[in-house]
Amino acid sequence: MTRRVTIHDVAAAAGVSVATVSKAVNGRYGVSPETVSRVLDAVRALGYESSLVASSMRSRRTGVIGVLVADIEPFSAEILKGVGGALSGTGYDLLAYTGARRDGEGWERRSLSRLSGTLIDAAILVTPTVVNVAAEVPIVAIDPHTGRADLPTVESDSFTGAQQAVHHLVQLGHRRIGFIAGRPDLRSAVARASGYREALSAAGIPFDPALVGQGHYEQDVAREAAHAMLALPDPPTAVFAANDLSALSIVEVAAARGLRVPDDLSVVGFDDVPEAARAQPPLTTVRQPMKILGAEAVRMVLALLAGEELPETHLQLATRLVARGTTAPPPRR
Amino acid sequence: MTRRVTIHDVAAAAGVSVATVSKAVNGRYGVSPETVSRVLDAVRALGYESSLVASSMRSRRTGVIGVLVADIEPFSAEILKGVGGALSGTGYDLLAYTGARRDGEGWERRSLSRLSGTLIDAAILVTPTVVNVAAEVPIVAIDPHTGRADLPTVESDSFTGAQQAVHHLVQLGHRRIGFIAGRPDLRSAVARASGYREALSAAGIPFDPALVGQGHYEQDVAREAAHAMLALPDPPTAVFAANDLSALSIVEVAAARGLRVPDDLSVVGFDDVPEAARAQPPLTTVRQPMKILGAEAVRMVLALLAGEELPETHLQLATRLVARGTTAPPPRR
DNA sequence: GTGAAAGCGCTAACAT
DNA sequence: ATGTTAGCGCTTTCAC
Repeated sequence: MTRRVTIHDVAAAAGVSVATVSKAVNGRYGVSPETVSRVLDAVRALGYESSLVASSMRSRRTGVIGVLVADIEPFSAEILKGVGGALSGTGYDLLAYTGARRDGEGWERRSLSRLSGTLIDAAILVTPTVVNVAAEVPIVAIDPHTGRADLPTVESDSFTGAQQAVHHLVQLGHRRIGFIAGRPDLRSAVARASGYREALSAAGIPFDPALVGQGHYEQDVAREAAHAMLALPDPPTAVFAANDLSALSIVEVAAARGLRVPDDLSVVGFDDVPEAARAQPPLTTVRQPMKILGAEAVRMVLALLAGEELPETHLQLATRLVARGTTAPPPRR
Repeated sequence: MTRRVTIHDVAAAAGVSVATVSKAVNGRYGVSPETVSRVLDAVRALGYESSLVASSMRSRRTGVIGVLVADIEPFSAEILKGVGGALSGTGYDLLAYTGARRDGEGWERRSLSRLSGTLIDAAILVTPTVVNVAAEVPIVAIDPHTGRADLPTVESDSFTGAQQAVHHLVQLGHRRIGFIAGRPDLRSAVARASGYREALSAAGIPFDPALVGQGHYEQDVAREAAHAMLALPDPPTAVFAANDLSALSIVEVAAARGLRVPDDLSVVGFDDVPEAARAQPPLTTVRQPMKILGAEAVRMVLALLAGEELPETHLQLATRLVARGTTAPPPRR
C-alpha cells in the first residue's frame, strides 16, 4: 500500500517537467535523445506506469476493449475466452465488467456510460437487456435483444438449433416434449421457442401450452418451472431447455422426484458449456460456438475501430446437436 | 456514437451548478429536496451516468474490485466465476483485466499500476509472476508466486494433490510414472513437483529425471514435452500433468503417436476445469476448488477493505482425486 | 528541446 | 442551500 508513483515523481527524478516526461514516455517528437533516456531511466527506477484512468481522461484512445456481461456464468465465461483469444496479439487489453446491481433492465447502459468514451475504446455487450444503446464508441452485441438492432450483432442460429434438439427427441420416439424457455427479451430465446414449435408441428405433434415453462436462462427459475412441469398429471417424457443451465436444473429436479434420466425422462440443453459434458449423466445438448461468437465480435469491433465498413452487421453461426447421456427413447407405458 | 452526457449537461438542464448535481446524485447533505428531484429528473431525462474514470480520479472509492489475470483460460475463468459469485450482492462491481502484452514477467505490475488507486478499490492477482507488488490498494494473490509473500494468498494444497495423483497411479500398478511440470515460478508448480517425488519415493519407486518434462501450465509447451517423453526408449506407462491443459495435451499427443488412453498410457491432470470432464475420454484429475479460491480471495479483500485484520493470511484448500476415464492399470509386457 | 498552462469530468473543501 | 474553486494525473497546445 505505497503511494502510487505519478508522472510528477518521474519528472522530479529526471529533472524535467511533467510535459517532457509525457512526451518521452509516449514517444512524441521534440525531445532530445538524452532526455528521453534520462526519463526512461527514472521510469524504470521508480517503476512508473501511467494511470489508465488519468490518461484516458485526456486522450481519446486507451487501447482497451470492454466486454460487458451481466454475470460471470458458464456462457459468458466461454464468450470471454473467445474474446480474450481473439484479442491476444492485437495490442488491445481486455476489460470485462460486471455491474453489481443486476436489477435487470439496463445494466449495460449504466456500465457502458460509466466506461465508454473514457476507459474503453469499444464495447462488446453480452446478452444485453436493451435493443440500442448510445455511446461514443463502437459496440457489438452478442446474443442480442429482440427487435431490430442498430447495433452489429453476433449470435447462433437458435431457430435451427432448437429444431435439431426437438428433432432428436422425436427421432427417439418422444411425443410429449416439454420446453423450458429462456429470457424472453433475447432474440435467441424467442427463436428457440419458435424452433421448438416448428419442429413439433413438422412432426405432427400438437402444441400443448402446459408443456412450456419459463426458465429465463436461469438455474433457479428453471428449477421452479421443471418442478411444475413434472408434477403435471400427464408429464412430458422429454424436455428441451433453452440453455444448459436450465437443462441441468431439470435433471436435478427429475432426480429429486425419483425420475431416472434418461430412462424416465430425456433432457436436451442448449449451449454446450463445458459444464454440460461434466454433468452426470453428461448432457445431450445443442452446441453453439461460444468462443467463435466472442472472436467474431472482436473482429467486428476491431474493424469498426479501424473505421472500416462492416460487410455483415448481423452474423449468425450454425449450431449442432451433441448427443450425450441424457436422451433415450421414452419409457413404454 | 453520440457524445457522452456529462455532469455539465445535467447541471445546465436542471439550472444548477455541477457541484449541486454531484451532491444530489451522490446523496450528499445540503441540497433541498426540490433541487434533488429536479436534478434527478434531468439525470433520467438525459440518461446521465457518472463516468467511472472521472469520479475515480477525484474520490478514492470506486466500488470496483479488480481481478488481474494473465489470460482468460479455463483455470482463470473458473476463478472469475467464483469471484463474481462472491461479489454479487456486496455492492461491488467486478472488473477483470488482461493486459495485451503477455511478455511474461511483471504483467500484473503494469496492470496494477494502471488500475490501482484510481480505478479499483482492491485487486485479486491470479497466478502472478512476481512475489510482491506495491500498490495503494489491498491485494490478494491466488495461486501465488514462489517465495514468502507479504501479500495474503489463497491456493490449493498442491503437494497433497500431487501425492493423490501419483498414489492413484501406483495403486493401479504403474511404476514408470512421468511428470509434466508447471510454471516453475509458481508455488503450486513447485509443490506439485515435490508431491510427485515424495509419492514416488513413498512407493519405493526411484526418481528418473528423464521422466520429468516442462509444461509451464501451457498447452503448447506441454505438447512438446509429452512428445519427447513418449519418444523415450523406455517411456512411462502413466503421466501426471501439473494442470489439466497439459494433461489434455498428453492425451492428444498419445493419440497422435498411436497410443490408446488409458489402455496404453494413463494420464492424470490437475485442476478439474470443466473442460476436463468433457474430454474424450474424460480426464482423471485432481480437483482443486477454483470457485472457492475465488470466493475466499473476495472474502479476504473485502475484510481488508473494511479495515479488518485477516485471521489467516495464507489460505490453503484441500484437493481431491476425481477418477475418470484416462487412468487404468498399465499394459502388460 | 523544453516547460507553463489549460482542461478532460468529476468531487470536496470553502465561500456565499 | 447553492455556487465557486481547486485539483485528481495526465496529454496537449503553445510559448519560450
